[in-house]
Amino acid sequence: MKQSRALIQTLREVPRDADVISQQLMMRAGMIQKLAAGIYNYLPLAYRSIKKFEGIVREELEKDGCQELLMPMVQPAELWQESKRWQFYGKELLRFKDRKDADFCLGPTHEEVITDIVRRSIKSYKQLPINLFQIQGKFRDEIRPRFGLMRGREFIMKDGYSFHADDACADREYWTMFNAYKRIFSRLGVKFRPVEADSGAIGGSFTHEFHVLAGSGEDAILSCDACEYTSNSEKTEAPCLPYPHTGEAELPLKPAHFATPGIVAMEDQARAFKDADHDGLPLDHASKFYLYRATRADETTFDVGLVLRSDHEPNPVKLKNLLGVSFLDLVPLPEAEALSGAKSGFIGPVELNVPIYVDRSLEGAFNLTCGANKTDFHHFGFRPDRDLKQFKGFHDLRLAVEGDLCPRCGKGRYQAFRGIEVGQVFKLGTKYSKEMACTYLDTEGKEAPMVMGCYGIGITRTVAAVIEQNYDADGILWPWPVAPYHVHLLSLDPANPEVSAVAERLERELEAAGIEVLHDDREGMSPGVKFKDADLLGFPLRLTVGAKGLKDGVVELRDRRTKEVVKVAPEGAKDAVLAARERILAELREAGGR
RNA sequence: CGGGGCGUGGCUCAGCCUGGUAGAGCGCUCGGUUCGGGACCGAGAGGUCGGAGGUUCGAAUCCUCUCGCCCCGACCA
Repeated sequence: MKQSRALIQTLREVPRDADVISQQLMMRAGMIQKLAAGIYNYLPLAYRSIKKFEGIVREELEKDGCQELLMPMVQPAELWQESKRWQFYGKELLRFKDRKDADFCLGPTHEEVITDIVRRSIKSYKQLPINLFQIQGKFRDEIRPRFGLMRGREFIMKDGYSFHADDACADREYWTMFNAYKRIFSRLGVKFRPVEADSGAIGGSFTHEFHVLAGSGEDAILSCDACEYTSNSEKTEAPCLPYPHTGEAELPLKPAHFATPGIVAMEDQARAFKDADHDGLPLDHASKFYLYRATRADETTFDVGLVLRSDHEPNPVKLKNLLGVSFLDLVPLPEAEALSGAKSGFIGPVELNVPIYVDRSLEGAFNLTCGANKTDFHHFGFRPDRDLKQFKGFHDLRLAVEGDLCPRCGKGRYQAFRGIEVGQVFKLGTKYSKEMACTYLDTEGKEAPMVMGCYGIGITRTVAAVIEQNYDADGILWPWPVAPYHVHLLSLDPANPEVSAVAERLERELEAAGIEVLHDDREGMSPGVKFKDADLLGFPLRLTVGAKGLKDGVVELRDRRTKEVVKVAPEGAKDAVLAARERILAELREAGGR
């Protein structure tokens, strides 16, 4: 491809509203343009990478017998009403009416449509299992689209769905897909981790997320340094260690024992308690208390309390799952203060008549402090399982952090990573098949709902994530398998007949050898501009043809990532490129994704 | 949703406070000199200053409304 004919408009400056590195580089490299908030044009260069990644996804899924189809982006409301998601899927579902005033939506996902397809086509256990997928545009009207392609409103996604006669079969398919995903991301050439994740409100089944590791990732991942346990910090099990009492005697509750005027922050509390008439109360004798409002599926609400060690952070996702509710939010401060009768900072669990859950790291703890529900006072001698009106037990309710002892193996410690969620495998169970009567006849002629799984990969997000993980000060560092082109061939002076003749010949030779070449044949451009553009676009190899080199009988092959340069005779350039490709791909296989 | 910020040639921005009829750099076009890390000289094209209304002799600038875009959002129960 001649660059003089290509739609590649590079920008020297960073566009004003690009805030993450992948978005900045993709916009500067002329790969994407923003059309509206969270909506982008994928220009030829970006689309080449997208198609390459789609190709990898297709190949690997087809190896496991998945079949590709394509469902409409516009979906009728009836299906969504049937699954009840018309009411429960929030404003992210973009709804609209057609000319006949019938309700439709833009598909943010396709469970309803695929279930409808399968229930109309499949009647017998003999036709199961089946695994169908599509690669398609999705629309989710995000509250706040951001980070370029990472959280857009319109994006390309691979979504796959499997249907099974029984649980065991669905479980096998889950692990088949799990392994397919590992192959896919390994081939992509990025560092990634499959992590255990929270399954959310969709159902009690299990799920893994696939994360591309990148410092800019939105998700915190904790991984044990001794065993395989890796999980999203939303769900990571926190270790339960004995409470660090040092042989002190257990006291009865001493209400409003400490006068703590104006002291709210935990650090200040510790200091205040220490200065009070008590010898050296450690910080972790302080407890903290959170008041949450839980919303059930039927939209009724109730309040619950959570008690934690002062140096721990709450994990609302764990509490939400324990309660089995749809939403969990903090009670607005004015309401919490009204309920307590004390100002923020002095609200405590003891007097409140709401169900109170206590983090298990406080099991066996006593002589704690807590807010007295009386402004400027704290209780002392608090013991959760003794002093609460509605004690609901000790549970794992805190956020695990880096350095925590791994509860799975008891040996390793958690290491923290940032990750970008690019894929998820999910065992759905029978939620949709039951709601939508997607049933089959089993071997005994009895009707039963199919067991389902669903498997997604954010195609466009993955391409952005690749860049988040692979760039330097000068531009992108494309992994070979998804680079828009493999070789950037630079004619430093195409007006020079010798230079252009050699460059033209190399372009043809390389393309004939299956190498994808972008030939910068633009005239009147100084070499500096071409080098800068090549670095920015970041194809794995750069092949420079200039009058100066030709005088010495050489062209120059440079590895974008290592910056290593080899000079070869023009006749040897093709073989040098092929050798470099082998080396790069071998390194990729060795890295194996981890 | 709440809070904050920004909309001025294709891109990045200045001008706005203190109204006087729009600028710079990059990019683009033409001519010339250059030609191994974003070259130089000269000549050009290109903007009803997001939109509507108002104040004024006069509005990019002041006021009101509106649309769009960007950022932040509960160490406290």
